[in-house]
Amino acid sequence: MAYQRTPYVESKRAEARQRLVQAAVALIERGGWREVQMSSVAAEAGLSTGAVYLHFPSKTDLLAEVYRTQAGTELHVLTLIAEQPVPAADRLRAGINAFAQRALKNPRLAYAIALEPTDIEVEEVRLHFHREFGVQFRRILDSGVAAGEFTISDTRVAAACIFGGIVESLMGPLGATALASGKAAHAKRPPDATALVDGVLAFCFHGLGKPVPRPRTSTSSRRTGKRMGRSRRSR
Amino acid sequence: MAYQRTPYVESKRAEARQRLVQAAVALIERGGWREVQMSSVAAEAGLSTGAVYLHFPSKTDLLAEVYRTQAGTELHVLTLIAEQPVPAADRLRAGINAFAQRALKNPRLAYAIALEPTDIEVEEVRLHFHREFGVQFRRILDSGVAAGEFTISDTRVAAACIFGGIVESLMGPLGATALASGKAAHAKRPPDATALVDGVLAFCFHGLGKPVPRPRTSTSSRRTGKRMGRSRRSR
Amino acid sequence: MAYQRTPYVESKRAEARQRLVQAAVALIERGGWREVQMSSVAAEAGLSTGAVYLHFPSKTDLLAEVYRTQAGTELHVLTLIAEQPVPAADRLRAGINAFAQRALKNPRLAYAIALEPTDIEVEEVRLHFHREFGVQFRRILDSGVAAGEFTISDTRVAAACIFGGIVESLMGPLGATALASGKAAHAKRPPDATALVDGVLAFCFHGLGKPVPRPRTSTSSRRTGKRMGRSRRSR
Amino acid sequence: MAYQRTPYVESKRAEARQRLVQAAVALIERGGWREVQMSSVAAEAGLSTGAVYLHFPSKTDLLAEVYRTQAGTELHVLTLIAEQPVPAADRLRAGINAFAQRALKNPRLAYAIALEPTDIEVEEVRLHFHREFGVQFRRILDSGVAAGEFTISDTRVAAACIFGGIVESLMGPLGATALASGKAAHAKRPPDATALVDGVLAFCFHGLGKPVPRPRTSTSSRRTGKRMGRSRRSR
DNA sequence: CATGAATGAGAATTCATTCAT
DNA sequence: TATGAATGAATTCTCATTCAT
Repeated sequence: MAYQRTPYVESKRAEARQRLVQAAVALIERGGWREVQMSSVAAEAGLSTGAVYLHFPSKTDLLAEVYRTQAGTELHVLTLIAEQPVPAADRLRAGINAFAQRALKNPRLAYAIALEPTDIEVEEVRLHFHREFGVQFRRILDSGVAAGEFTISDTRVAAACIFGGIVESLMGPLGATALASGKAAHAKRPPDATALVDGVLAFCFHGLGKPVPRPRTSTSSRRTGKRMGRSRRSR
Repeated sequence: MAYQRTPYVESKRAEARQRLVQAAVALIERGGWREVQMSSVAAEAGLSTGAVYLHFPSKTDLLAEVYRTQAGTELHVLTLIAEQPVPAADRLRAGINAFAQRALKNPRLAYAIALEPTDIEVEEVRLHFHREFGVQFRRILDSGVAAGEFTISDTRVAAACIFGGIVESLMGPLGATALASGKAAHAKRPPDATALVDGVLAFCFHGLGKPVPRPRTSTSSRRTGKRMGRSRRSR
Repeated sequence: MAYQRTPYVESKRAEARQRLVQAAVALIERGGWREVQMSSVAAEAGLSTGAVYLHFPSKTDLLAEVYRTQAGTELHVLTLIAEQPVPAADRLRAGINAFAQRALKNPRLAYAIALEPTDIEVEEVRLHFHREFGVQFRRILDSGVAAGEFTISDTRVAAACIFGGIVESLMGPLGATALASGKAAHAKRPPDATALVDGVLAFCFHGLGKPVPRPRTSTSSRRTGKRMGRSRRSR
Repeated sequence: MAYQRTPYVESKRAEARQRLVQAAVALIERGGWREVQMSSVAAEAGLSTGAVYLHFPSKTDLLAEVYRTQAGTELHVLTLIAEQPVPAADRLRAGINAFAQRALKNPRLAYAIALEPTDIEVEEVRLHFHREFGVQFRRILDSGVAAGEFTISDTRVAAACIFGGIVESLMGPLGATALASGKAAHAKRPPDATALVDGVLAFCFHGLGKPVPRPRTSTSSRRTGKRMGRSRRSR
C-alpha cells in the first residue's frame, strides 16, 4: 500500500496537470490566449486558483506546457508522416493535410498556436516548434530530392515557405479563422476548405518542379489552362 | 504672421501625433507591442501621458494608427510595384524584395506588424492589410497568368502562400527575427539574407510553372506589351 | 475714445462671461452637471479653454455663477410674486406655477439646479438659494396668516414642505424629469402636468386650512376655525 | 468541521461584502458620495483595493448596493408601517417619524441617499426607491381615504408632496443637514427637531382634510376594522 | 488678452501571485 | 495538499489647470 501511494499520487498529480492544460486549451479555443487567466483556468479545470501553482510555478510555465502539448502533437504527427516509407510527394500531401484538418477543426486554437504570441518565454517555445516543423518538412523535401522526386535546391527555405503558406492560407485572412471569426462575413464566397488545401498543394508541388499529382492516381492528363475570373477589387 | 498661425498650429499638432506614432514604433522595435504602454509612448515622445489622449482617443486608436502607418507604407510600395508595366515575374521579385529589405532592416517591427496581434480592433486592421497584401500579390499573379507568364490556376491561394512564405522564412525562426531577437542565439548558422530571398523567389517561381529568371535580364521572350491599369491610390 | 475703451472692454468681458455661463447652462440641459467640463464650456461658448480662466478663477466659481444665474432668476420671479398686492392664495398659486412652468420647459435643468449637487462650494450656493426660496414662500404664508387667509402656525416648515412638494412632484420620479428622461416609459399613464400642479396646489391649500380656491376670485368666506394640533411625538 | 467549511466561507465572503458596504456608508457620512473612492472604501474596510472587486464588479455596483441597503431599510420600515392595522393617520405619523429619526441620526447619509445622485445607474436605483416610497405613502393615503379619514382626491401627488416635504424640511437647508454640515453654521437658530416633525405632520394632516389627531388616543371614532392586505415583502 | 497644447495628479480596473486556514 | 480570499503593482484614461507663444 505504501508504494502505491506515490504512484497513485503521481497519477493524480499528472491528471490534474493534464486537466489544467486542457482547461487552458479550452479557453484558447473560446477566445484566444486572452482568455487564459489563472483563475479561469482553475475554474475550468475544477480546481482552486491556488492549486494551479501546485502544478505550474508560473503562468508562463503553464502556457509553455500548453504550447508544447498542442504543437507537440502536431509535430509528432508530422514526424510520423515524414518517416513513412512512401514517396515524398505523398508525405508532403499528408503533412499539409494534417495541418489543414487541425486548422479546420479548431481554427481559433490553430491560429493562437501558430501566430498569436503571448509571453516572451512562450515565444521561445513557439520558435522552437516552428523550427522543428521546418526540420520535418525539410526531411520530406530532402528525401524527395534524394529520390529524384523534387528538383529544388534550398530545401531549408522551401520548408519555411510551405509552412508559411499553410499558415497564411489556412489560418490567415484567407483561411479558416477568417471564416469562423464572423468578421469576414462580407467575403463574397466563403473559400472552400478542400479547394484551399488543394491550392496549397498545387502551389507547393509546382514549386518543387513537378506537376500536381492526383492523390493515389498516376498522372493528371487533363490539365486545363483554365484561368480565374478577373474581378476588380472594390475596396 | 497671423495667417500663418493656423498652419503652424496644424503642423505642430500633426508633428506631435507623428512623434507619438514614431515613439510607439520605436518601442515596438525594442520589445514588440508589449512595450507599447501609454506612459512609455508619452515618455518616448517627450510628452506627458495625458498628451497622448489629445491625439488619440484610446490606446487602440494609437495602435491601429501605428499599424496603418507601418503596414500602409509596405502596402503602398507593393501597390506601386504591382502597377509597374514590367513582366509579372519582375514585379513579384521586386515585391518579395521589398518585404525582405524591410524585414532585414527592422526584424522586430516587421515581425510585430506581420504576426503579433494585440487589440481585437487592431487585429481587424491587421486582417485588412493582410487581405490587401494578398490582393496586390494576386494582381501580379493574375496579370502574369493573363500574359502567359504563369500557369497557376488558383492565384488566390498562391498569393497567400507567397505572403506566408515570405513571412515565415524572413521573419520566422528561419529568418532575420530569430537572429536579431537575441533569444534565439542558438540558431546554428546565421542564414544569408540574399540566399533566403533567392530561395523564396525560386520556390515561388517554380510554383508558378516556370524556371527562375535571371534578374534584370530580358530572358522573358514572351513579354507582352500589356499594362496593368494605372490607378492612383487614394489614401 | 480712451474712456470708451474700458467700458467697451468691460462689456466685452461681461458678454464673454455671460456667454460662458449660458454655455454651461446649455450643457446642463443636455446632460446634467456631468457634461460641464471646462473645455466643453469653452467650446460651446466659442472660446478657448484658457480663456475661461480669464473670466472665472476656477470651475467652482463658474458653477456657482451658473447656479446663481439660474436659481437667481427663479428667486427673483418668486420674490416679485411674493410682493404682489394680491391675496396670499393667489401669490402661492402663482409661485408654484412659476416653478412648474420652468420645470416643464426644461426638466433636466430644473432637476440639476434643484437637486443635483456638484462641488461642495456650489452646494453652499444651492443651500443659500433653497433657504431664500423658503424665505419668499414664507413671506407669502406669513402675509396670508396675517390677513387671516391661512391658519397655519409654523410657516417656516410649511414653506419647506411646499418647496419640497413642488420639487418632488414636479422634478422627481413623479414629475417632468421622469417623463422626459425616457426612463419612466413604463408608467401607465403619463401624469398630466396641469393635474400635477393642481394636485400640489390642492395639497398645499388644504394644508393651509382652506379648500382650493378658484383662481382670481375674491375671498373665501368659508374659512374654518380649524386648529393645528400640537401633538407629542411618539418616537 | 468539513461541512462547516462552506458556510464559514460563505459568511466570510458575506461579511467582507457587508464590511465594504459599511465602509462606503461611513465615507458617505463623512463627505457624501464624493468620498467614495474604491481605494478609500478598501482602506476603510481594512482591505486592499483589488479586494473590492472580489465582491463588486464595479464601482457602480457597489454604489447601487449601498443605495439599496440604505434606502431599502427605510423602505422596509415604511412598508411595515403602511401595513399596520391602525388608522391611516397614525401610520402617516409613524412613517414621517421614521424618516425624521433617520435623518436626525445621520443627516449627511440621509441627504446623500435622498438627493445626491452619482452614477447614472445609481440614479436609476434612486428613482426606483423614490417611486417605492411614494407607493407606500400612497398606500397609507388610499386606505385613509377609503376609511373616510382623509378627503384628498389625488393621493399620488399628495404622496410626492409628503415625501418632498419631509426631505426638504428635514434634510434641506431648514433641516438637520444644514445643522450638521458645519458649512451652514450661519443658520440663525438651530431648528428644533421635534418642532420640525410636528410641523410637517401638521401640514400634512391639514392637507388631508382633517385636524391633527392626538397620538395614542381613541379619538378616531370612525375607525373601521378594515385592514390593509398583509403582504410579506420578498426581498 | 487669447490660444490650445501640454501637464500631471488622480481614479478605476485587472490579474498573476501569495498565504492563512 | 487544497482552498479561495486577499494582495498590490501595473495600466488605461480623465480633466481641471497652466503656460509658452
